[in-house]
Amino acid sequence: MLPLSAVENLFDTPPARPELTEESLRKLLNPSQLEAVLHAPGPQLVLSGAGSGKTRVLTYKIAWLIREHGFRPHEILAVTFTNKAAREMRERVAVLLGYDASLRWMGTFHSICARLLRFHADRLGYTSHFTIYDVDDQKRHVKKLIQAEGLENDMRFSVDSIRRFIGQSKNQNIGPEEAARRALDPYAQRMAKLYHRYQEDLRNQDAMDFDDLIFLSIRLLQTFPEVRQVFSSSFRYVLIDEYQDTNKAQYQLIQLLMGPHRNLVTVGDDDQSIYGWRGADVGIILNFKEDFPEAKVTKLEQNYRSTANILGVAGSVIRNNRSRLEKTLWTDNPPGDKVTLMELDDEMMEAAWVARRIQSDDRFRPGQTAVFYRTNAQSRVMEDEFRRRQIPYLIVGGIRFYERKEVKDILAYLRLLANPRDDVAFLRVINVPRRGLGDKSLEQLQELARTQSLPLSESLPFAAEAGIGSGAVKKMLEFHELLVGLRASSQPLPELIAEVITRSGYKAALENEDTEEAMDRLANVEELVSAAQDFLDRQDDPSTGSGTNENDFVETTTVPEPVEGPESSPLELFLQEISLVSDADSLKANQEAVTLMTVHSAKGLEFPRVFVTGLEDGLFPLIREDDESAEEERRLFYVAVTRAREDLSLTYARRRRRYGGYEDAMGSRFLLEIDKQHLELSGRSVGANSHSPLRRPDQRFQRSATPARTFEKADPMPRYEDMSQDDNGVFRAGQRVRHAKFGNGQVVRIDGSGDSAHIDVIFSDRIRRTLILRFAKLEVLD
DNA sequence: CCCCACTAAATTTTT
DNA sequence: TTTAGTGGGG
Repeated sequence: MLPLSAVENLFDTPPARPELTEESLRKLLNPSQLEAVLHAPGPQLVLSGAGSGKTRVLTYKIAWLIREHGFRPHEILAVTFTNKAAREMRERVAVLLGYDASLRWMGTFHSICARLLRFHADRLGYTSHFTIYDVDDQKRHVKKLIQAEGLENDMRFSVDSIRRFIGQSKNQNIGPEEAARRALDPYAQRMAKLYHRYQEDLRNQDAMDFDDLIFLSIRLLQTFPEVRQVFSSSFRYVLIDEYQDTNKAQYQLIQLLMGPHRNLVTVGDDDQSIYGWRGADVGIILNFKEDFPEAKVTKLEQNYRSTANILGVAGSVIRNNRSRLEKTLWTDNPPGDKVTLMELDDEMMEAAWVARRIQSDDRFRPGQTAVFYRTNAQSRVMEDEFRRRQIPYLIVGGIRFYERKEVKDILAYLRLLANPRDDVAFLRVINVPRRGLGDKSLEQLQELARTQSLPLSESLPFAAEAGIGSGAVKKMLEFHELLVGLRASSQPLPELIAEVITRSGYKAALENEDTEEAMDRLANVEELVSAAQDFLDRQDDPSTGSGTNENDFVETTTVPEPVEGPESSPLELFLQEISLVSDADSLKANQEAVTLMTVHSAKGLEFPRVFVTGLEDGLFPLIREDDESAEEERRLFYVAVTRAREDLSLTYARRRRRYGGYEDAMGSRFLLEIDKQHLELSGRSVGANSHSPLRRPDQRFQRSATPARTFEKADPMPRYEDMSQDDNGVFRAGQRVRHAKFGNGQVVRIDGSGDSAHIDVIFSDRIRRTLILRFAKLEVLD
């Protein structure tokens, strides 16, 4: 990123225009890309196949709009799918322009809406300090609601069904009143009532859930035309990336923000629409031309990413989908190696094969490699194997840092400091660590809060007058003192967090546990302190584009002052940021680690070498009875495959452990659809005889009655000669290892091989233990 | 009020 | 296999 001094160029002659003349664009872009970049003004749809240079087009387009058409950065509204994408695009535009254009309105729908709402929250009955509830907070609150309504025993009103009702309503821009009007039966009426109360409670707590960010933004713009006017007239160009994953509410929001100019650029690929389950509607991209008959449609069909074989696999499968926009992806790239298809006995063999291949194929480094799976649960086996072999890896998704219990606990304290009305946060921490405040006294406190219409944290001082037992009152007052004391602290953010950790007693409680796990959690909690420090550093660093903006002073703007105005404290900004980050956002480019993630989080990424694992019918595609989304699963497969640049392996296991026992499986139906000329059928069986993956696709998972014990007998022959040889991995006598529970130790001997292998270890407590290697999850120390 | 032991359920995918 | 939720004893 450029130093701050580059900004001064704005006043003199603009910096030399790096690669930003029409002539240079001609050299850098293919004809379709060029067309997409140059078209302006007016509505436009860019259908961009996988790996066709979409990001390139978008960044050039934005730079071009600023440089050539004179749009101001703050007049451009650009929606990306992740914060990371926004960050990268911002950086790339800065490089093209030669200075850091402050693209303040570039981000995800959610982050843009959060910012928009902070300006005008008061109109909707919120303060600009409102809290954002994540799914977990939401669940906690719904649970309370169920209790308050006495619906604990009515299965029809489960936490999830209520959440679903509320979420679906919001995604269609249906508020509680309209939901009630639409309700035809008592069940729906009750749901609408719950929705109403939920919404009121959240407002009283000055909190919004994820869906509210979009829903309430729409409300705001619809209810207050003058607000809408301000925004829609100041956003003179609107760009939406990943348009295929837009839902109805987001679509409406776009309409409201767009204004009369109709300068709307949507970029997407219907074949990569994989978020139907969360309300995304492929129909929106398919209908674009009806909404905007005058729209310019450009197809980007040349793939620059993958070898021809990889693309052949992708193409032969996606071809089987019915509802698609006409589009043919092609490439000039060499054919490359054929795609490897590998059948393995079970998920552990699968992991071992992947790991081995990563180690043995030295054309690629671990850091150039990704392993994909359909469900997060599959990561564990892979992780265990990688740990055993000391292959560095990085897991994306699953339990994210900010979702860890201990981290969320401390965050709840912080939220409570920032927003005293955050009851969910209050209930989370009032007795964490244990303060001897149980259900009974808390129930009394909640009753008090209800009758006095006070937030829980503000009713603490009145506990004594509410007939609560004196012991409990004392503890409540102590807790109140704690909050007051922390709020009064004038420490910088990182120190404040450290203070929370100690003064709350959280640290002491963990230290008292004195287990390795507690130490891990303490480390996580303390990591939060450095996260806050990083956050502050980033705020001060102008190159990131957030924070204060360099060239604001050359703009006359109708857009109100940014949220980061005087009234948001660092604490609030910090909380806001982390409530909107996704895991993919924090994915650091680790040079040396294999990346493990779900296919969903792989969207938008690419890797030289890719493994797509767990390709079994029923798992990928994942089947549920009521599921009519087979096409979406196929698109998911397509996304997975098209992440690969040079080397692609597809694996599946004949049996896989699920819950307790094994389940038999067979190759994914998608494998049947692959054009065989692109495949290298690896392994003994594939294509040989009984175990072709290419079998009747109508068989589903069958539950196997086979207990795990007979597993070896069922399959005595190692499939791959080298597999069994080093199946015990790096373990040998004398090796130093670490066990999660027993700590460090030294291997004495190994007994047996494969899944039945036992390992004897003497641990630091001088006790010798025999462990089953397969379950011990030993970590190798060197 | 806290802790332990037992049972039941669980797996999509994420801003 | 793991985890969340419940009930009984301390």
